[in-house]
Amino acid sequence: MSSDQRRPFPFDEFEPKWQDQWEGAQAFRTPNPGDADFDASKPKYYVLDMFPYPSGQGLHVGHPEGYTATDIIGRFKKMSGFNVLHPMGWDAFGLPAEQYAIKTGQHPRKTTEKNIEGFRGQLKRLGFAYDWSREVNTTDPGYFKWTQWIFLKLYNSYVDEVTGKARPVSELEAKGMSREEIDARRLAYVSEAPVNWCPELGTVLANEEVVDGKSEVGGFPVERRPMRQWMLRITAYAQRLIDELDGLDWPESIRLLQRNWIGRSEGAHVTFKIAEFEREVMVFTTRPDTLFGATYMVLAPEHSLVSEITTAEQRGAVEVYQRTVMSKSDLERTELAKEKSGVFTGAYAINPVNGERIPIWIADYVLMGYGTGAIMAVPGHDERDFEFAELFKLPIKQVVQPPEGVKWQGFTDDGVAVNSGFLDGLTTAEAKVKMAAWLEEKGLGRGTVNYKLRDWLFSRQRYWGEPFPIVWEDGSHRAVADSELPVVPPEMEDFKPTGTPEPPLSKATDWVRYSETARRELNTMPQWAGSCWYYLRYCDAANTERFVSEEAERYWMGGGKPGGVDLYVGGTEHAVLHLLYARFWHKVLFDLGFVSTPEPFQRLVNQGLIMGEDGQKMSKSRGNVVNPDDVVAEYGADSLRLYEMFMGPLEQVKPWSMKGVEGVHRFLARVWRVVMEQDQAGEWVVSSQLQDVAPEKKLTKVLHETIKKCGEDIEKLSFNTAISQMMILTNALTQSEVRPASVVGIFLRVLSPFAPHVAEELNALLRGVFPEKAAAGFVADSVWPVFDPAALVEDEVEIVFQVNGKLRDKAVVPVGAAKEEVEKIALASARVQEFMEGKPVKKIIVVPGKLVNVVV
RNA sequence: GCCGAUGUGGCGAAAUGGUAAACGCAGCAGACUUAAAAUCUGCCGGAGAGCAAUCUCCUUGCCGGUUCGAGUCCGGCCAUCGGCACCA
Repeated sequence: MSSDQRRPFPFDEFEPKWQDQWEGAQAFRTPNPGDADFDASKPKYYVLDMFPYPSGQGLHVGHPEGYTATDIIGRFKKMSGFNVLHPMGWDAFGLPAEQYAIKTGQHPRKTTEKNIEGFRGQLKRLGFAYDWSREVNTTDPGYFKWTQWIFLKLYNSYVDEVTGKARPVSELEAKGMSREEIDARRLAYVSEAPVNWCPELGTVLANEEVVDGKSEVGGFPVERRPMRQWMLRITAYAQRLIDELDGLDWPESIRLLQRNWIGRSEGAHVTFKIAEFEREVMVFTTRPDTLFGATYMVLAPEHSLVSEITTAEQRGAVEVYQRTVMSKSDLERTELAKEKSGVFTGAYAINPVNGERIPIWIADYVLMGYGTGAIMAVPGHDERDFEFAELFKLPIKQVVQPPEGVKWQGFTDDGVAVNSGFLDGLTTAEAKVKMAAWLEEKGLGRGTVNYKLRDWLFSRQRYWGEPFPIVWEDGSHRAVADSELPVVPPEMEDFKPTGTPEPPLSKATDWVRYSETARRELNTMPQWAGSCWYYLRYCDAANTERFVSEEAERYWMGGGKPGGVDLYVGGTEHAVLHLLYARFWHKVLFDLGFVSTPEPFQRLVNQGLIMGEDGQKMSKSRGNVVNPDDVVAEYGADSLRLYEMFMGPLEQVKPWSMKGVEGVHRFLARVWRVVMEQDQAGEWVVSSQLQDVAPEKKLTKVLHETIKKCGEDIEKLSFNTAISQMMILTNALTQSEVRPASVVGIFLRVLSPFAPHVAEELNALLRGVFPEKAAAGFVADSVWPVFDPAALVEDEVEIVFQVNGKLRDKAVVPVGAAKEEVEKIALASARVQEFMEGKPVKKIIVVPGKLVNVVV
């Protein structure tokens, strides 16, 4: 069946053949600085794919979309004289791997190895020009040794307030700071705060992993509960993570996503005294100008002051409310809670601007994790406060005058201050400044900046992850020595979650016992840890002495731009997860002098999702999933690659079409038949139409247009239009009686980044008959052709004649004809005369080589 | 609610402010064939006029503006998709 005569060209024979030859010749091995065959005179180009999580399902058609795009770029850059780094690896730790292992009753190492083998085989079958000698696997002890090492860099660093840069904590020790003070400043620290606990998954999750109150993986409910967890102080980098986006070539949408996630807002801290108590409470507000309108205060139910200030009469109600809130999941507390709720504490605060006593309430619409967990409520000019005040009949006061005809109740935009003492008459912007100054002067508050971004919850109660290189003794933690890395997880028969917050590693009692008095940390790192730095490891994947050698890092990640990787292609789903985490780690390593750029990824491109043939998202339940293996078996790897690039713009969401695959497959068959024909016996032989002749001018022009357009379009990642142009050239060749071998030879080089197998095969066959006209070795090693601008110039051009902007006539004139000359021809045109209707000419616009527009 | 992206033939799409629909899919017709498939060639947005070649008008989600000229630039609206969402 596979050698069926009907197959329009024998891709199933030559595709695996060339894959073997590339591998045998190590055609895509990239030498590193210091290697004997390294050519330092060439510029570098680092093109990176988001490495896959090797699931049991195998590749889906979304993977080859981005991978083909980077492969085309990488092959093109190689042919254009660059040292190209284009590696691949496996993001293999994490929840899904462990769940799959539990489900199939195998050890995750076994299933992971099997899945990786499957993925690697599938990728090789697509002919990607990866340097497989640099393959990385996040679950390999040789790899995660360095993940743990970087964690210890975080653990042993703090952010200097003056410079905003990470420094070793040894500097704090030198200053004589206490152990507690130092622990409170580490970039990796232990916290007891309430965290996202997912009972179903048996682990805690980061904020970024919780969507609508449910776990991103599996969609299980998530609750808040206080637990002792490792946190990474990403908030210390909030401002730099916003500011340093500016130097990057990233899609504006992704930069906005990150900015919004970090959520900077400017405002002020204001201190309120609590009546009858020697206590104060600080609130954060973005509207200090409305302080005169604060008629009550709300604390988060978890706020530490609540129990202290609640009066005896209110205590019962307050405690009931606190318990209800505690038991609610995030989903219930946000998504489902349309109605405001809350309880009066019985206590009062003093508004510092006017001395008014305002009641203190607790309500779950105030979140403990943002600002200070306490707000001044200005119901006149805040929607939420307004709704709450209406419900509980609290006073609502106007302090901002809206524009004419707009109701002031609930008006939240900028206006003019009223009923606000010394602020009256000022615009909102002016009033904010004046109030902040007033507060500062009186020692009651000051202007401040707040971020929505929270610190990164970094520990998981799972088996299949990097163990922390930390031990505990006498209630305090310390790092293990670098020489003890990697800390390898223990061999365990039973690695299932315990169903409680107790991590599964607790069951490995021998492993846990570090010494007579010390115990190992039982948590593991989240999946994101390994992907935070894998792009660095590729630069020097086999190094056992260092996470990456200085020389290799400088060469591949350097280059004078803020970001080191020249092009990074992947899905948009990592916008606030991996892409934020990796930037954070990279900045820490940069501050500490371990990497040479402040940002990891210079140019980022998100490929669009591929939908099913029905226009719906591909899913097993819908039955619209396309398996790339089936496509490769029926049409070949080149057809799959080419189709995915021809579907439409890379970044766009687009539906699959099997008919479309057949279309590009037919195109490749046409290319094949440009070079080959069948003899009497039905064997493929080089076509007799191929001849060693000089091409006609017209064909030469199409060829050079193709070289030019394909080169430019590859740089722009506009692969669909590049392929269109190759189709135009192929159609021209098909229609020529005589096909110049030189044209075909050059065309195969242009085609090769897109459809490398058929290009290699045809080049080898061409070489057999016209050795001078074909690339000598692999086409993949040949040089990208240079187009001749002279070949693009025509003797004559068609000029369009318009009357009042409407097309009326055309004429062919010599290139470079004088303006006056062309004008004369246009006016002489009978059709132009007809549409001028004898009216006088007001103006004539001549665009050289394009058109004449007569305005009457 | 806020933010972002996208709206062009039957479909995927293409068009530095200058001939809208390149290229492909589907469809139609012809050639080859006993026949079919494959292949090759031609046609292929809508309305109208003409026997015909051909010609006229309309057409890039909707309304308006700038311009000699707008799918493209500006303003307003509508729809679809994606993200965020009690963040004070």
